[in-house]
Amino acid sequence: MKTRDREATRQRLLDAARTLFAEHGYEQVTVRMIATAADANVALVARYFGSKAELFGEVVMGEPGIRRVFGGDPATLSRRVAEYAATRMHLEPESPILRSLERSAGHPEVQAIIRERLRNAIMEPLARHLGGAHAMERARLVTAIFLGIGTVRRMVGPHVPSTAEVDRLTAVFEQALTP
Amino acid sequence: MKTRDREATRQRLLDAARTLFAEHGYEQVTVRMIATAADANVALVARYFGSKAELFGEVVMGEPGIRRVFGGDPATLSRRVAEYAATRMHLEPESPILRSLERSAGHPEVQAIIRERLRNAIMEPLARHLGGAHAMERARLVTAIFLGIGTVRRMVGPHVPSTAEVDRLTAVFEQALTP
DNA sequence: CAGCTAAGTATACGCCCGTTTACATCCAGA
DNA sequence: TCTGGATGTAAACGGGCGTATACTTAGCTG
Repeated sequence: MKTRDREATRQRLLDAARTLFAEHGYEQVTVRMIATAADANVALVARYFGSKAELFGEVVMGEPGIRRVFGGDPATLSRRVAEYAATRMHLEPESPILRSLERSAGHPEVQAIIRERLRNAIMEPLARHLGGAHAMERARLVTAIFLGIGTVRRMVGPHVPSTAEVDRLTAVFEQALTP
Repeated sequence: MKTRDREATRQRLLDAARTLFAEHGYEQVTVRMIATAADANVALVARYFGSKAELFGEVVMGEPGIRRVFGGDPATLSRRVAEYAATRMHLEPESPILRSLERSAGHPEVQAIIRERLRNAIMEPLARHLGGAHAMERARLVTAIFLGIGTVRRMVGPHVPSTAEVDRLTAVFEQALTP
């Protein structure tokens, strides 16, 4: 028998929600799916998180930022960003936060959460790391290209980029990052 | 009294659907909203189009391509594309097809329609117009940047680009368009 | 070991969705 | 003018959703 442990159950729900939201987006995931995946009862979602939207908020807020990719030596940033973006052409993004965000936009009840998180956890840190003139505008543009690549992959299917394409992408990001 | 005219009613439904889908995306629009906006009865959506998904398909298929922007002299294409993209930073895209597509992705029942339309009405014509090596890859990248900019505008709000930003965007598209 | 509290469960509620059905109304052709 | 098929309407159906409620049960505490 499963032992009763509020914290553990809460965590299972959170983990299941993170996975599912990332994979299918906010609206496609039902609280019943989450509960089943977490091997918990549906009512516990409401009990522990208040509502589905709040659970989503907690998932998204709990994700680490994207420092791992965007951090590091600014000199080679374009190339690293380009390579990371290139993998986005044929693979789901590693970062659950990006997945969740790009798949859940447009839903009124979580739009505010998404907006806040995209600004505070991605664009703002990136802008700070970039520095220089128009840092925020550049960060915004880089973010846009990232999300767009993900959208296109999702829409028309994966695409394995050639070396030449990664080069082109690098050049694109260099231009996007130019102050 | 409203005269009975199957074609006219069908057209009103189609127009209402086009507007609403473009504005709110597939899932946010209900058939009741469409019927009300068209001043018609809900049941007629099913009667005239079969289903909501098929109505969406007809809307998207009926949209003109994006030749108006992407057509014209290839020499100045980057600049024109950049300027068009720049307006996307603070304005809804003029093209209803792009609006509908970028707002309705991820819904299983219309994914196939979207995929087909994005390929055949946007990326393919653009690739043909671009010509040169890796035309499809370049078209894909340009499309991605377009969609990404729209996504970011929708997520974090509109942003009026400066002249310098349009220049940067131009440079970005030049790189994206480079064979 | 009894009992109470916290954890978990089963179920139902109310809502909105897309779709279907049964019916009302209009109007062209006889 | 009568009538039957086309057009439009109202209402309901069935299902899924998020959420709320009443209940059961496990496990600690005295």
